[in-house]
Amino acid sequence: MGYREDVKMVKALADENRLEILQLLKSGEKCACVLLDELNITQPTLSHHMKLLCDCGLVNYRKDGKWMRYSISKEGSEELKEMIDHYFM
Amino acid sequence: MGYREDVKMVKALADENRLEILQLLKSGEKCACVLLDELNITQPTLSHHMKLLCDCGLVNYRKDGKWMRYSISKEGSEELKEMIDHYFM
DNA sequence: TTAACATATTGACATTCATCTATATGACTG
DNA sequence: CAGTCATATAGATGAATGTCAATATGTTAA
Repeated sequence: MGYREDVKMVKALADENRLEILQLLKSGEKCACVLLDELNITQPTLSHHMKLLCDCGLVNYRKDGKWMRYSISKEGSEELKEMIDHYFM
Repeated sequence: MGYREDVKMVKALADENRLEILQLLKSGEKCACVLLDELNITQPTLSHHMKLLCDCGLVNYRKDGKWMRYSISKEGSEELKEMIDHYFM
């Protein structure tokens, strides 16, 4: 079977900075600049991480003027939980 | 905080072959040689994957004569689910 | 329209990782 | 004990990945 989509989502979690980003988003939608302030990475690196988190469906993005606002995707996190349940019933 | 342990467990999931191994272990304890038959990888590669899965606590191992028998760890999978719940409450 | 700000993209680089071949270790069997 | 089988380890290699500096794109404000 194809595990590619599952791997894509799990790989998006497999990085310390991305876990910290998710932790920061737990308290609600945040602008990229706020995330950047909290993390010890450069702006391009943050942009790269956000792309991975959004592409797999775990994070939603919303363009608001010149700001990008990110939030945890309800659908994405449900999908992740169902996937985990599938492997560890 | 330290995301290292969380990352270790998630990284163990972040590979197609390891997901397939977990899928195979869903039906119960299996010998390494059985897993090897099902996967298109060499024996050393399987050994490498099993080490990662065991080291993070997701899989239990049991030496039985010259065979190694692997099974999904109840404690490990509970820990994983709690971790996911923590990030996606 | 020009300047300043926020984010994305490009390209380079070092590290990590999955994989293999070759070999070692350990256990059963004749 | 010698041979065979199952698994682990070592070392090498190519691909993927996280990171940064430099630059491009797009948006607001003066």
